[in-house]
Amino acid sequence: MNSTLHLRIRSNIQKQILSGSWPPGYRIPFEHELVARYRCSRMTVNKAIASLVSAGLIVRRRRAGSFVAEPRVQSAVLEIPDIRAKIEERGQTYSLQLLSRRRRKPAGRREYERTLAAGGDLLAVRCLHLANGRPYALEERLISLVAVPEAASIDFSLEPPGSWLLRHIPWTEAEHRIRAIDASEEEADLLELSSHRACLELSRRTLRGPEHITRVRLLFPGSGFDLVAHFAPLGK
Amino acid sequence: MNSTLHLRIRSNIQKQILSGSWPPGYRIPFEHELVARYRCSRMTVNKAIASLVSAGLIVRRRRAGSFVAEPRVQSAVLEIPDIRAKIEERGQTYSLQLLSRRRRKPAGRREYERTLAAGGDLLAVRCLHLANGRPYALEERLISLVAVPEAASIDFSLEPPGSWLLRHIPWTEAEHRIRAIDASEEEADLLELSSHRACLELSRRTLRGPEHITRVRLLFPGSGFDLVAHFAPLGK
DNA sequence: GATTAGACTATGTATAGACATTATTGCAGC
DNA sequence: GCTGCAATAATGTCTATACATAGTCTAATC
Repeated sequence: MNSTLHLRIRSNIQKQILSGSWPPGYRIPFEHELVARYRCSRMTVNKAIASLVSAGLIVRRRRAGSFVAEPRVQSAVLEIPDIRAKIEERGQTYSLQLLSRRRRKPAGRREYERTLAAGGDLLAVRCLHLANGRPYALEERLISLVAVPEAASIDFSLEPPGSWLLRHIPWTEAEHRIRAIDASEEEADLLELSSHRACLELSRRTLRGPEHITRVRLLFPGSGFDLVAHFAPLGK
Repeated sequence: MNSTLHLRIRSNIQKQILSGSWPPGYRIPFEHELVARYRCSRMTVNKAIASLVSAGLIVRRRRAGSFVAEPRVQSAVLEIPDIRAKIEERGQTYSLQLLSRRRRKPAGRREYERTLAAGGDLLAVRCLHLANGRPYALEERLISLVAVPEAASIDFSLEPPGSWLLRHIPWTEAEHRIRAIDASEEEADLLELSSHRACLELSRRTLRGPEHITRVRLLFPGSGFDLVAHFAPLGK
């Protein structure tokens, strides 16, 4: 059993829920009942329940009590790997090939480019991530020079723009989209794909508060790449 | 500004971190300093910091102090949609076509089938999810009849096995793998794909404690399907 | 100089009480 | 029966205090 009292209380409650003894909608014992049961103070019980609330297992309603939450929409924590780290952890050597890098105005037709640019210029970077000299992923990135003026003076031929941004620019929000697509002729060529053209496309836009920072599209050959997502109701 | 004191303290600290004023590794003020600053009790400050710890923004070391966490590996919360709900929310009609359903022993060569079966039989279900009568996803599922004996008597031609399991079996852990693959001849045929064969493959295995419950492989035509993942350091 | 023992101190856990907030419940009056 | 008000009860927030625990730092020792 766990070491501290509030963790013990939490895990006892959690067991009831996960075993199905306390189904969704079930009213768990009131704080004062748990206080009596465990002979502890209300704050301790409160702490235990609060952590189950933040884990999404319990919802609380004043005056009414605390209830087992309805099963949530399936969700999972997706690890989006740092490409360089992932390659090196497999014992391969990472290298980067800068394909193009130019400063330009947003394309008028593209709504999202204008939003990202916020009245200023964009930095468009295209590069290829290589593992042991073989193509691993194709990156197309747009950076707002309004949000990140420093980027204008960085030459991204050594450090990939993603890593540089992560190290220098704090961000508050990111949205990812994951699709499967067939690589275009040119993309297949760059990624050295022959017959199998299925690729995993990961697009991400990153915000700092209301401000758009960057937008990236990463193309991974389907055969060589997995995303792993993991879900457990509570940490540990 | 927020209503309650500990939320106000939390959001002030969070601002310092997200704006970059307090970079990773920075030692934030000690609890007793914050107590003096906000003229409140230590428990209140503690609650504020504890919530930043559970959000991963701060790490604490006894005797040394509390520090801004190193930027984590990029991670995001991935919503794994209930297929039926997703289709219906787009205003399309959902239907299900049961392709096969049989009870069998695990295939000896497949390690994971033996693990899943746990000495008993498996229920193998194959079905097609349709939106407005057109193929939307192909599902191949194995259910452990040791873990879920009730499943043996369910005919999955009305309710898809995923929804049924979600409603009846509590689970504790799930692991997902996402890849892009080319559909096989037969799969392309079932999904009515012509030229573009790129598909998103989602595999999931679900556990209840140490017990394996089910394993599923979902194949989505690449063009018609997106997974969206979202990340923000703190809820709201 | 390197190692170890002990003092120090910030965090970790827990208590017992207080008052605030709010949704429910039940009662009184229409 | 319906409406509205007041009593009630459960959670939400906060305080002041206490002791435990475990890294860190210093200083004494080898």
